[in-house]
Amino acid sequence: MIDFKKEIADVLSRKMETMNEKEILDMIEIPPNPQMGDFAFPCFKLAKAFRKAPNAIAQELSETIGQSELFEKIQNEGPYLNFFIDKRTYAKTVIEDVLYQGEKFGSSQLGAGKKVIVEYSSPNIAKPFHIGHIRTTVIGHALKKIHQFLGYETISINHLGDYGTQFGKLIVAFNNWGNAAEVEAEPIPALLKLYIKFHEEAEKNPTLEDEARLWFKRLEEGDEEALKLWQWFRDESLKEFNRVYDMLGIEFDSYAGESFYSDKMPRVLEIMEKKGLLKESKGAEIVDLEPYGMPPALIRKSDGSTLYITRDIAAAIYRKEHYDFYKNIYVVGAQQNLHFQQWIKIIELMGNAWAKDCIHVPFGMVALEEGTMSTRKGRVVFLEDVLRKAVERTKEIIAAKSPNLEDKDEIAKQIGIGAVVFQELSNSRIKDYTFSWDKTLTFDGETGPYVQYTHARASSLLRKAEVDFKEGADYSLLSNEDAMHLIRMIQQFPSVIEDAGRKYEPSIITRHIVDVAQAFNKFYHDCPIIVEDKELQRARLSLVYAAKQTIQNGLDLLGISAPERM
RNA sequence: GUUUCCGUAGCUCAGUAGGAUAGAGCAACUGCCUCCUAAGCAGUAGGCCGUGGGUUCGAUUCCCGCCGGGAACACCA
Repeated sequence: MIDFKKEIADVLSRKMETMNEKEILDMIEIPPNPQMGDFAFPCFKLAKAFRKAPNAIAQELSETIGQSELFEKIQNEGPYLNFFIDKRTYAKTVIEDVLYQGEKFGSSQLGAGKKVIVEYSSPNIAKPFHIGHIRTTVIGHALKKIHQFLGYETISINHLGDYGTQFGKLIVAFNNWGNAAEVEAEPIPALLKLYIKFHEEAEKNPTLEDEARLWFKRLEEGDEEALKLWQWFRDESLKEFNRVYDMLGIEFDSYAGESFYSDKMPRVLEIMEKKGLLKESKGAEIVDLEPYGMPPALIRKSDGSTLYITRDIAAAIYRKEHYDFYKNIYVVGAQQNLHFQQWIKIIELMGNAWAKDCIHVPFGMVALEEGTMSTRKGRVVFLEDVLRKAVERTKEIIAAKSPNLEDKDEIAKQIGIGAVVFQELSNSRIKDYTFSWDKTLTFDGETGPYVQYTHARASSLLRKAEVDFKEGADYSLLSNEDAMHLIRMIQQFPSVIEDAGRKYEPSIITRHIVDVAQAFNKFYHDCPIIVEDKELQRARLSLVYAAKQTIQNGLDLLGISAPERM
């Protein structure tokens, strides 16, 4: 595809020898209104160097740049130099690019030869998979797909919370009040009940906490009874998690959780020791981070056992040695900002220059209308319930609107689950939000079903096509504003993907495919596609195809299906 | 208390590596299915971009203060 920005930068750089093409390229922007042009070059920054008013510079440039086939016109408006791309060229370039690339449209080789680790989801064993887990799960999955699309090799890791004092608690609870049959029958609810019970009892009897710590220490030392229970809890929990992952269409390359690193800790402690990082404090060992404006990091408890942070350090070192990553990305809630700052700093202090390649991608909290979610208090909304209800709701709508649809159940699944995922990926990661059934089950406006519906509409048109639109369309027939607006949206898709990757922000893609869908629906509404005039039909269908493919590629990156009918 | 994030239309949110008139969706009101899927399209209404300074030719965007809200801050993860 012709890179319009680059062409413009090329033209401009020949006129201004003091600036290199890269600088110019970065200055080129898209005007707020298409009537102002397709691309704009603001001249403010040149004022000093040229000792002239920006307006005058823009005017001079507009007069000296010769016409070419690429541009319909180049004109200045105040301090801006506005470029109008020849409409036929614009349409042809964009549509043919999509035709040629298909499912690859928007992809790049930016990350070729580089390996990126994405850690996400990471639920705690023996605890329910609730609505609070959806963010890390779907954001992480999207980031993995985005990086793949940008040419990176990716490794997805589900860093299971399968270790820690919580297992001591569970063992204590199971031994005191547990019942094997109950756990076999309904593992997570039974284990959750035990967990809640433990906390209730521990409030009355604090020695239970010590007992739990002792059991965890035994587990760390390889005690047989502890290990057996732990393995059992883990297996049963994973079965349940996989049910949700199946619904979401998510798989991981590795399930190496916290326990995986349990034997890699001593070496890490040794290095820290050697570097003189460890300090004794109140019987425990810490790293003093005061010089870096952070509270101290507790590395080893007074009873000798390790903590979360030690395991994260060990995990990062292991991953560097094992995968030699270009980037090591963690999709973990913003509550853990300090934790990440601390351990990444410690990695750096241990002498690892790659510490800067460990990237925490934080996101905001999910609350319920009745308050913060709390597993201990049993105040949770299960993710599986949310997904199931969304599918049920979709079935009702299909029954009302498309009673003759084939494969109703499969499509309802695609739409219902897609709606939940889409909503999750529509807002900036960092914002907190309150879960609401109402909002989750609404399918109008800027929602997943809206975008999927648009895709289905486009697909329907392509099925009805009476001409071969894949070749030789007369793109000058697409010069009306509705068509051009849609073409511009499609043109922006590749740079949107890059932006989303650079910012670790899938919502940029979500937002953009809504824009594409809106532009398509307007075009659809105003311009009949299957018309008598076969040349016009061919041209319009080619644009329908490009829009459909763009939406499909966008949805795919978000981990959402694009049904052909609905 | 310290650190950190957030504050844009009634509600939910875009927009900001400084740039032209701040945009959607929902809710409200009004139109459009003898016409390719109305899960749609169009229109009306709705804004001191929390607030006060500063930097700049230019600030919703950057810096500082204040107000309001969230989160984190040693033997949990």
